[in-house]
Amino acid sequence: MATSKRIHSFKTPCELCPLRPLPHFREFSRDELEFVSRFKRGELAVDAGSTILVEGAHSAHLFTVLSGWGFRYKMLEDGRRQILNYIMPGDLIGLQGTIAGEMQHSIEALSPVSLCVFERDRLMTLYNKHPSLAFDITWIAAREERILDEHLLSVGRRTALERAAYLLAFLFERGRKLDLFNGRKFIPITQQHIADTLGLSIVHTNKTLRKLGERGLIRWQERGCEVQNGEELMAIAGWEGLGEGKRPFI
Amino acid sequence: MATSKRIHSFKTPCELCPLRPLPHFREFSRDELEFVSRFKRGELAVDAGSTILVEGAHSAHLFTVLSGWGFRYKMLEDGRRQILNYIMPGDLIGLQGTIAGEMQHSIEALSPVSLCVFERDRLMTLYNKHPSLAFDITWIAAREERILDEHLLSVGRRTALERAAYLLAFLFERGRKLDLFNGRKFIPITQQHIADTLGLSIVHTNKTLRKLGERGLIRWQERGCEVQNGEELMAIAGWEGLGEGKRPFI
DNA sequence: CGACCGTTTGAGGATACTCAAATCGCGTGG
DNA sequence: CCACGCGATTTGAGTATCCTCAAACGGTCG
Repeated sequence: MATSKRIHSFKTPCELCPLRPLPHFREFSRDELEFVSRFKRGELAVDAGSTILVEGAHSAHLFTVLSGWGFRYKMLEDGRRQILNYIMPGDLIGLQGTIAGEMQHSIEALSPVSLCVFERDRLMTLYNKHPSLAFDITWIAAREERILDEHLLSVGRRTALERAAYLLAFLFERGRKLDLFNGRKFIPITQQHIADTLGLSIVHTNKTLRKLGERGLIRWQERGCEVQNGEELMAIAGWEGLGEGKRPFI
Repeated sequence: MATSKRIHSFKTPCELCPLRPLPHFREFSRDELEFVSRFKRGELAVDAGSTILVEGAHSAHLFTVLSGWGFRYKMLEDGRRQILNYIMPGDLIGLQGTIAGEMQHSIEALSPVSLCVFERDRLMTLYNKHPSLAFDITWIAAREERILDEHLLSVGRRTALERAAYLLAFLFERGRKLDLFNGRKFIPITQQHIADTLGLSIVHTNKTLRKLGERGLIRWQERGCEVQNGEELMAIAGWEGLGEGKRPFI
């Protein structure tokens, strides 16, 4: 497999973090920023397709996504895979390992991904010294929960067409808020990923995406999807959007 | 509707909390217990079938379930309902309202439910003064996330029979750890609830449960299910269980 | 007794699945 | 340069799962 991991001790200083200036994120006090900067241990860069964390692993680290796309998933013994959610810049990963002892899901990169690395051991000092950051972590966990609620609603109760529309609208909105689209509104994802997210077969997923394409809402390309009408996708799904104000990240 | 809510200012003192002695929960220091006791504002008792929280509501309170069964759900505009998870003693509810401003799901009681009431405003002092409790809240949120991961895997990738087996094993295990079964291992739930949890129609759910009954794994009764072989249910679903050690609650 | 809720059953049909094969683009090795 | 393999997408055919519609049954409650 052509995957590789590279740990840089080189640190993008948190004061120069490319994410913080985005209007999507809340501003941090100098005090908070300074703590996070010391909390950060290094950076990790992985190639597209490589596994960032494996179910069952005991990782000593927490990560915040700096750039790139990826996804969380679980598998059944016979290989059936369910994608749980997608990771994008600002997302905290590895928290599960803190409460369960080991990871309960795996994480894989869809594109080249870079991550900030934190020492799990020092999480308690964050809770002791910086209640506002502690609250942020709870906030982040609760946000993930909320997204999972929506996915569950989708997989459980929406039709195939609605599900596909919902998922693409969801990914599109998240990408848009993070300013991930430079002109081309391209989501780096495979139809197999869509299928494994929506609980559908790849064949049926293909036929469903084709319908969205015929309506001019998306255009499928090799290894990805270009969204052409996010609002109509939301309308089909009956989805209101994430509707957040600013959100924190560590 | 024959629903009612009663707020008692009467407080079961947290020092005499009937849940804390259970081996399922972690022990609390005197200090923590004292704070929680002051944090608690009263108790709320609701009848079976009544709505505890409604999607869109701005509640000023957080709750911990003291006794009884209930469920969280979301609905689509046309009435399709997805049950997201079940609430049982020790569960914290209403946290979503803290981060999103308003509730993103509704909560309904399956049996008579009693709840400890907390003031949301004072949550920040918890974070400021009691880092260990703050961490517990994160822990609780991460646990909920983990359960949702499992449900999503189930609804997305398991067959109808596997889904039903998983759900009943899940509810059975949770109830067992909370010592909720006095001899009769009875889960107070309707086939419609099962259907809305598993993403199936009521008809198909009925036929699926019937198969589990024929195998002697469960016995269905009016408004509930008696589990007769939890281990075999887990085996059918390929589910390992929640496998937690002790868990905290507020 | 009658209304109502939850459960059960049957029939027919829609949705989504599996199997199979063809196409396409891309990178690799000859 | 070309053949080849590989992964992703596409299409068709036949089938299984699951759905809707409809109706009946049983228990509870007023």
